[in-house]
Amino acid sequence: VDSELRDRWLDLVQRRVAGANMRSGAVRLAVAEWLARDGQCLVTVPQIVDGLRDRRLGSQASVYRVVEQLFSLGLLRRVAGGDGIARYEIADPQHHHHHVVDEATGDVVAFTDRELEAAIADAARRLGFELVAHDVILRGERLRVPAATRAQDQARV
Amino acid sequence: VDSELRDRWLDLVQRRVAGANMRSGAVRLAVAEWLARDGQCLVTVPQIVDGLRDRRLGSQASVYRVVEQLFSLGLLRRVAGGDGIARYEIADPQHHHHHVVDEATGDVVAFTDRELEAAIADAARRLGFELVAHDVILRGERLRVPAATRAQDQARV
DNA sequence: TTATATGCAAAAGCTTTGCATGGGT
DNA sequence: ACCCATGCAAAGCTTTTGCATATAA
Repeated sequence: VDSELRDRWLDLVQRRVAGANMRSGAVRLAVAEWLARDGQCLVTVPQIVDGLRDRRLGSQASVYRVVEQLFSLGLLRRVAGGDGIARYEIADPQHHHHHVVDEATGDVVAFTDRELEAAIADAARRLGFELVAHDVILRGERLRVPAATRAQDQARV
Repeated sequence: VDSELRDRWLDLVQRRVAGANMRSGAVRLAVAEWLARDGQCLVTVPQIVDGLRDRRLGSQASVYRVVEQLFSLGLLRRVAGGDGIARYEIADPQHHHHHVVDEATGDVVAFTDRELEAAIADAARRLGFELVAHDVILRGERLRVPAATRAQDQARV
């Protein structure tokens, strides 16, 4: 858990919620806190509901509503896993990251890569699009001896 | 509709199905033919079911089963649309393509880009993964005057 | 004949919605 | 007071599964 990111994101949530004439609410706060801690990479709404079950708050309906609100405010990224279930993660304005899925184990590794970002920006420019978001998912199998790892940031999730 | 791709893919389906000790079936044939024509870019299973409704064949269950079979045989790509609904398109062994979604209109444009492919291959190598698949979705808004379009292949879908 | 393919119907899981209640400002 | 936030329950939609029947080989 990246505690710096967590705190930065919670601050952002507070500011954006305040700036959208929404009132503070117990469920939204609980969902935001849970996501700041456990939603740094690809969680489903049912997982959030489970995570809040012990607190005796956060009905299914409210959690879906809160997640939709946070997404609309640009505070969450929604990346579909390919299995027909929507997955969310907190959106960090300072860092993009993408995902590589180990087909053998199902493990998800998050990574950032400057060259990939540049290639995406170039492609969008060539296509005549102003880019507002982009998702990349790689699928493969982990090699025994990785080539020299130059990706800037790499973390098992 | 790319009729060359359509025929090439239908041939491939026939060969792979034959090579997997599966028997020929009316629904699988109808689904494959529909996909070869209308599934060159991102369709959902309910759309396939609708498309076959007039033929009086292709129950929901059978279509889901056939699509899963084709996917398992590597004949379909499954790309999540971000909304929690699985989308499929025929997998062409000769060409990858990716998608850019116009956030303003919802239009999907398919494109291929050699530099992007190279950047993805590089990133996978650095991460120590042998790549078996990759999905890229860009989201943005179309500019009035596109910069010189250098993407190799570009088609509205 | 035998395993696969299909249809029907029900069930399971994710997501949304209507309505009444609770709570922030 | 007003109106947003929440819970509950029901409904909607996508997807899976059980079981009986039909069909290819």
